[in-house]
Amino acid sequence: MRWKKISDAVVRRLPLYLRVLEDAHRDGGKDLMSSQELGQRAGVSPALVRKDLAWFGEFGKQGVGYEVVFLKQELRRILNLDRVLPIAVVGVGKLGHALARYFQGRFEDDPDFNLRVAALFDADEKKFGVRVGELEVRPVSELAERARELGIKMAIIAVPAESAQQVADLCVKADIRGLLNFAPVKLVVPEGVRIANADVSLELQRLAYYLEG
Amino acid sequence: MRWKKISDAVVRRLPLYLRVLEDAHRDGGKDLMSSQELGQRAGVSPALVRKDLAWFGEFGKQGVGYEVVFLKQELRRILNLDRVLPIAVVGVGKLGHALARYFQGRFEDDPDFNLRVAALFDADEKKFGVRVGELEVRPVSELAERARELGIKMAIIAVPAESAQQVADLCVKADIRGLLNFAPVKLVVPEGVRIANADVSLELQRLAYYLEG
DNA sequence: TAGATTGTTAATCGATTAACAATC
DNA sequence: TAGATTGTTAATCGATTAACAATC
Repeated sequence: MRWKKISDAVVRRLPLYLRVLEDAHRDGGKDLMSSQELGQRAGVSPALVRKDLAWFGEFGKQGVGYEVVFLKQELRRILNLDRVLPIAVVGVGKLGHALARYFQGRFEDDPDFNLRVAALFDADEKKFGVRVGELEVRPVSELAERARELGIKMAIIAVPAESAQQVADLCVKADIRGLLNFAPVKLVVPEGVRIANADVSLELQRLAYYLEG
Repeated sequence: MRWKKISDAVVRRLPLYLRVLEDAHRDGGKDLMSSQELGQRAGVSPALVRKDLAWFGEFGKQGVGYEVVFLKQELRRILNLDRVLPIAVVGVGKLGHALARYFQGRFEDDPDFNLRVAALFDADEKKFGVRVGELEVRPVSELAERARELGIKMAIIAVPAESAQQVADLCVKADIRGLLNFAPVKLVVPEGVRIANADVSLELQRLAYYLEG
């Protein structure tokens, strides 16, 4: 499925579709959904929904639409979310702590939510051993070892700007393949490692543009 | 300047350029920067840097480049960041708390950083009066009144998914024009109100696609 | 002046939309 | 069967890149 290069524009809409289907499933009722409705709820045109899905297979039935449960499972499979995905949080300050707790809560609400914070790391020894739910903060020096043990392939970087690149380097060494970066810096990583930036200041600064006044 | 519709693709690069210039200025040395270097540091092609900036005026000198301090000020002006921009945080759970503290710290580090968290709101009366730095959590029912008093035009929504739309509606009533939404829901707002989504789960789910394994 | 780099136009590339035959 | 909606191709739209004259 992955031999043909699928554009990132497409990939970033898949989780959106997945959420719509999950919501529809949870709220019960609908077994079927048309590209029309799926698009409406995801904020995307029906044609684009069909085109996006068609990259991965033929999931619909003409004249009928898409089976909610089936398409949901397919999307989970495509997104590698059909099994538990352990994640590391590096940097357990206020933000890292909040994120760890958020995902713990999210899992309690919905056991099918397969993103799981599985390890916490910090550089500050005063934090070592601090508990967040079931987890204990470990020294960041143990990252590679523990990531290997736990099969961790993604990490959330919630450290200060000054140490973010260092942490990214450690993650790369630990064979982590996806980084969600909250620090306000452009990380440099080798090919094959994906970065998503969650830079709150940048987003607010962008919004500020539209205030005009 | 704003009569010609400038694409969002352009606008979201401006804060990136601004950051590069601020970093360069802080680290001293360079008074001038070429589109080449600016692009390099921002992760954008030099041609695109020039084209983006050209939408707003002629800021460079042929054969020389852009004056760092001058372009920085111009970008701040364009982004409405040349004056303090008060922001509300709605929902002071772990995440809201962390974000409020983050921006307080950011301001202490750099007094020129003009995004300022100026008010905190929550629906839970157990939180009323709780202090975060200089600020006290207020009932969300006071949002409109206080937003008006303080001139707040942007808000960070850090409430549970179930109440996010309600909060967004309140913000709209309070004449807030920009929303940074951390809740995993698609908010519906009238024309003229901008939304930026900071949906951590969605970003991680997108990253998961690239794990292939 | 000679060299460098901007601002801008034309060319290219990629993503979205429109349209419709296939078919459930 | 008739009506509806998919999967897919062609048309459109928009964003990025290439190229270069203008000029510091």
